[in-house]
Amino acid sequence: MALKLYDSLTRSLKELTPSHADGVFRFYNCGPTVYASAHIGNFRTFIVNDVIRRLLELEFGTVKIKHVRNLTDVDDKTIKRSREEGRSLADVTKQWTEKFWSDCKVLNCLDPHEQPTATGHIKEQVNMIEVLMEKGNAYRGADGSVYFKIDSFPGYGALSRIKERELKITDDAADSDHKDSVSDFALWKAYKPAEDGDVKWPSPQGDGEGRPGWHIECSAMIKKHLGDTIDLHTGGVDLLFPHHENEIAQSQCCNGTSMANHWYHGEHLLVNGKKMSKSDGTFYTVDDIIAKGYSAAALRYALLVGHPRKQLNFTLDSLHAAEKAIKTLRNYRAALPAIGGNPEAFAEAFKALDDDLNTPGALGAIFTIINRGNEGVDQTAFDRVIFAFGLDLSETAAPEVSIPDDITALAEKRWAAKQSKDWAAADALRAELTEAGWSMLDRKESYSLEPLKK
RNA sequence: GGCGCGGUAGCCAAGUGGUAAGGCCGAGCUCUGCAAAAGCUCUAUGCGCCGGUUCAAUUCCGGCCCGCGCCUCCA
Repeated sequence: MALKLYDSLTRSLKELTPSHADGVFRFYNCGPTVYASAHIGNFRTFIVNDVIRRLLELEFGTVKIKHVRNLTDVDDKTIKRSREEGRSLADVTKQWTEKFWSDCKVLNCLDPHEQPTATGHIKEQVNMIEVLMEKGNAYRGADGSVYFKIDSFPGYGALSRIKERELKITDDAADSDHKDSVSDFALWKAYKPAEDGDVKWPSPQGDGEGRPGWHIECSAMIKKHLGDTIDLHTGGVDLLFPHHENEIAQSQCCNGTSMANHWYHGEHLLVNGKKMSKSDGTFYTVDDIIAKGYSAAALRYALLVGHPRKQLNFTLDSLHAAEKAIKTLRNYRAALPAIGGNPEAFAEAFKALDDDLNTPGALGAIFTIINRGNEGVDQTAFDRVIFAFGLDLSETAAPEVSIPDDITALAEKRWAAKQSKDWAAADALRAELTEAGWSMLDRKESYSLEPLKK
C-alpha cells in the first residue's frame, strides 16, 4: 500500500515516495506563529499532518522519515504582542511555543524531528537573501528593505495560478513606494524604531538593520534541515498564496532546483459556517474544549471526521458524536484478543487513508468492521489503524474531573439510601444530582460520577 | 472581478455510470429497583434546481440558485 495525496501544484493525486538516495522521506510542514494560543482550526491542519506523518512511518519505517515543522517567532504579530505587553519578544514567543507544544501533546501529535525557529536561523536567511541579491532576483528598496523581484522568476504563480498579485491600494501603499512593482514582496524588512523596538539584526550585505520577511524563514530552514529539494511540503490552504508561492520563488531562484516534489494543503475548519478567526473571536482553543468536559481524543476525532481537503463545520454536536464514537472504539478494543486475528483486518480503512487521506471513509470502514463483530480481529491489527489516526483510547486519556464535596456528599447519601432500598429517597437524590449537573452511574459494588456535558 | 471548493437523511459525513458507507440523535429490545453503562435491531425510493448524454446519473456534460475560502505576514 502506498499513500497517495493530492498535489496542489499538478492538481492530481500523486504517490508519496522518497526521492533521495538515502531513502529518507523529507517532509516539511508550515508551523504556527507563536504570539497567542493556537485554535482548533490551526490544530486541524497539524493533526492532519500528524496523520500523514504516521502513515509515512507505517509505510517507510520510523527512521526513514524526517519531519520538520517551523515556529514563526518573529513577525508583525509577535512583535506587536511583545510591545503591548512590555515583554521581550523571546519571552512572549517562548510562552506561546510552550503552550503550542503542550496542546500538541494533549492532542497526541508526534513531535516533528526538528522544530526550527525563525530567530534561530537569521544567518541562514540573510545568506539566502544575499544570494538572491547577487543573482539579480532581489533588490534593496529606498527604505532599506530588500524585496524579491517577481519579474525575475518566470515560474511565479504556478502553484496558486495567480500571474501577478492584483494591484490594490492597501494600507501597505507606503511600502509600495519603495518597490519596483507592487507585486514584489519583502525578503527583509528595514528596522523601524517606532514599531520594532529592540527586534533587529544586521541587514544583508551589512547594510543597516532589520528583520526577515515572513516567507524567507521557511526557505532557509528547509534548505538547512532538509536540503534543496524536499518530498512533501504542507500547510493550510491559506498559505497557498502568497506564502508558498513566495517560498518557491525564493528557493528555486537561490538553489536552482525544484523546491518540493509535492504540495499538500489542508482545508479550513469553520465555525457557524465561517472560517475560524481570531479577530472575530469565532474560535475555540484546545483548553476551551477540554473545559467543556470533552476528551482530547474526541476533539482529535471530531477534527478528522471530515475529509481533510474539504471545509469542515465544527459544532459541539460533532464533539458529542466523537465522544461516543471514541467510547465505542475503546469498548470494542477491550473485547478483542491481543493476537491471533487477521493482520489485514483493517485493509479497507488503510485503503481509504492511502487514497488521499480519506479519513471519513476510513472511519466508516472501521465501524463497518466493528459492526460485524470480533471475528478474525485482534488488538494488534486494531491498534495499527488507531495509531494511524493517532487516537489515544486509554481511559487515562479521559479528562480528570474533580468532584465537589457537596456532590460527593449527595452521592454518598443516595448510595446509602439505595443500600437500604429506600427507592424514593434514592430517586430524589438522583434528581438533585442531575439538577446539579452530575450523572451517577450505579455499579454492583460501587458507583461513579460523571459531569453532564455543558 | 480573478482563482478554487462545496451543496447527500433531524445533525455530521463517505461514495459509485447500475441503483445510497459510517458516526450522532431518535425508536424498539436485552439487562436493570430507577437511571445509566454495555450490547442487539430499525431509521434516505433519494443525493440543491433545470435541462442534456446514456439501456441506466446522486455519480458525466451544460445552465441556474445557494454557501464557503483565497486574492490582506491567517492553518
